[in-house]
Amino acid sequence: MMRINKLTDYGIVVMTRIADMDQNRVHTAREISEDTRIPLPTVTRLLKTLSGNGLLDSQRGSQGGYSLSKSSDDISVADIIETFEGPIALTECSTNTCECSYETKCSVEEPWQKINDTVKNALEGISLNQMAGKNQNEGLLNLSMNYSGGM
Amino acid sequence: MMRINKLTDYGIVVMTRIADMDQNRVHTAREISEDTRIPLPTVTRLLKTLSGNGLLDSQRGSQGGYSLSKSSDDISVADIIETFEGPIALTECSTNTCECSYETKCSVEEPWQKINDTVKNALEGISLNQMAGKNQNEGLLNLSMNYSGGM
DNA sequence: TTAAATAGGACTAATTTGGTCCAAATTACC
DNA sequence: GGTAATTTGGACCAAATTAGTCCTATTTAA
Repeated sequence: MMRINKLTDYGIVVMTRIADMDQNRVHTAREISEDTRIPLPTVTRLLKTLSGNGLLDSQRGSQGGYSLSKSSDDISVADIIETFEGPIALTECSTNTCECSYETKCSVEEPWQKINDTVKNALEGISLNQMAGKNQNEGLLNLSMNYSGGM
Repeated sequence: MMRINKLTDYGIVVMTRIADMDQNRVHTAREISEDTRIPLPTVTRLLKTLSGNGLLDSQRGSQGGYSLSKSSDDISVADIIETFEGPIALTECSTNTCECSYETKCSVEEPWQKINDTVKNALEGISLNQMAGKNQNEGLLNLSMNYSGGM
């Protein structure tokens, strides 16, 4: 259904939650898990990925935890998605490793490039700050539903 | 990797190919399979889905086949994607069946709606005609590559 | 020294996707 | 009327991806 992965979605929830919290201290995986109601092992993994890719700063040891590496204005939804899913590319064709056909340039490549840029720009235009907004919420996205697509 | 499904991609290839062909006759699954080099059983399935959703007209029996149900100017990439993947919705949250949290409206819902509309508009803005273009090509997208994302 | 954290990676289960195949229905043509 | 060429509908299995958990090592404050 051209949907982002569940873990990516969780990642956005987690980042949004952190952006909503006190910026003057770090937050532990346990705290975030309890806030978002996402299971601790999963949150742990999300936070590791996010900090590994530089979106979060981490502090080890007792009293350690995670915090935003920069202002929530400077973190985009695209940043988070790319952290979990790699470069935004709707088709293989949109990447530089495209191996279309036998020709040097297939005809669908150009429009796909355009489509892809549009989508990418849209996602880069939304900051974490916008996601967080003013209203505090539970932050849990229930993704367990099963939607059946058109096939 | 937030990528559309392979079959969807194939579907776009198939539609593009049909748009490139003679509009005054129908085209069989076999013919399209040979043109695109996508295996016949798969092409068969793609065509069934496309005609079932009204993007193609079908004619049964001997001398039967498929043809565009309307002008390639009036068919968008979004139409094709939705045929295979259902409504364009990057997250569960973007659908009407969203079951976020316990509240009537969670804070991330609105920005997601915006993101989603942007993506949808981008895809609706590209017609099949634009995809087809003038240049005839083999039409085969090689999607077999294995790209590993950020996790 | 100990308790509280993160870091890294391995592993398994669940889900989705891709691909194939078969039997039925329809239609043109001889 | 029969036959061959098609689409239609659905079932089925294999492969790939994703989600989720767990274990051990490392770091750090008190």
